[in-house]
Amino acid sequence: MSDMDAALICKALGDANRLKILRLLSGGEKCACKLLEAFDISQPTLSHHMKILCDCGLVCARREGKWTHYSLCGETLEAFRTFLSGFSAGEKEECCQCQ
Amino acid sequence: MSDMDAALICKALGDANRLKILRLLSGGEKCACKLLEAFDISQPTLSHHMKILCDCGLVCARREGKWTHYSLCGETLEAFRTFLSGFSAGEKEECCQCQ
DNA sequence: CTATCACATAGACGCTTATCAATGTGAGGT
DNA sequence: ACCTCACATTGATAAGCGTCTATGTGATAG
Repeated sequence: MSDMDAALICKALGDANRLKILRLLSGGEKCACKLLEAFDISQPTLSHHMKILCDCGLVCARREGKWTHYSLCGETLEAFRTFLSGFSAGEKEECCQCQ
Repeated sequence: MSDMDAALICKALGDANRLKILRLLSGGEKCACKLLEAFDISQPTLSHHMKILCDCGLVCARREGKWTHYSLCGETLEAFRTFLSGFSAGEKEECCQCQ
């Protein structure tokens, strides 16, 4: 996963509403109308958030007739966790004249 | 970790420059002047990014004379990874009339 | 074909954010 | 005391983001 992909995912996660959406989808696949019930936002706003979550790969959309079903993408989540594992607090390094 | 804490961390991570800073700090503690060399941004801009990274707990600052040394906070990183583990792709649920 | 339903898109508005130049601050050095 | 160095803060500006209303689209029902 590239830095650009990761930054996209981070931006997608950096909103309380979208975190709540992910939590709801953790319970399993849900359609947009069910998600909308859990929020005080308008339908276009939810649609906007879903687009962001889908564009970064965290969520998958499945059309079925009039309805759109959304679900978490476990692969992307796992890849992102792996990406984060690349960061780790290391040892002190010599730096400047202060050493 | 609360949703608000997590959203703060996500927002902090949602910038390519700050991701690069974290990668640099993965190599160990570094002072601001060393970090600045790796970027094409001004010193106030770097200071701004460091503040965001410190405020969300991902990075710790250590003053030593004129210099400020920054390092990754492993505890916060680990807590964030744990937070992400709370999300997982579940099973399909009944939803709407389409089932 | 027309109407309705579920969702997406477009455009507008206010708020936040990234960035810079200018200035402030606090520690050392002379 | 004064200056310099390393970094923080301030104020301004442009870009981005979340939200809304209004409208478009594509599928289903009558």
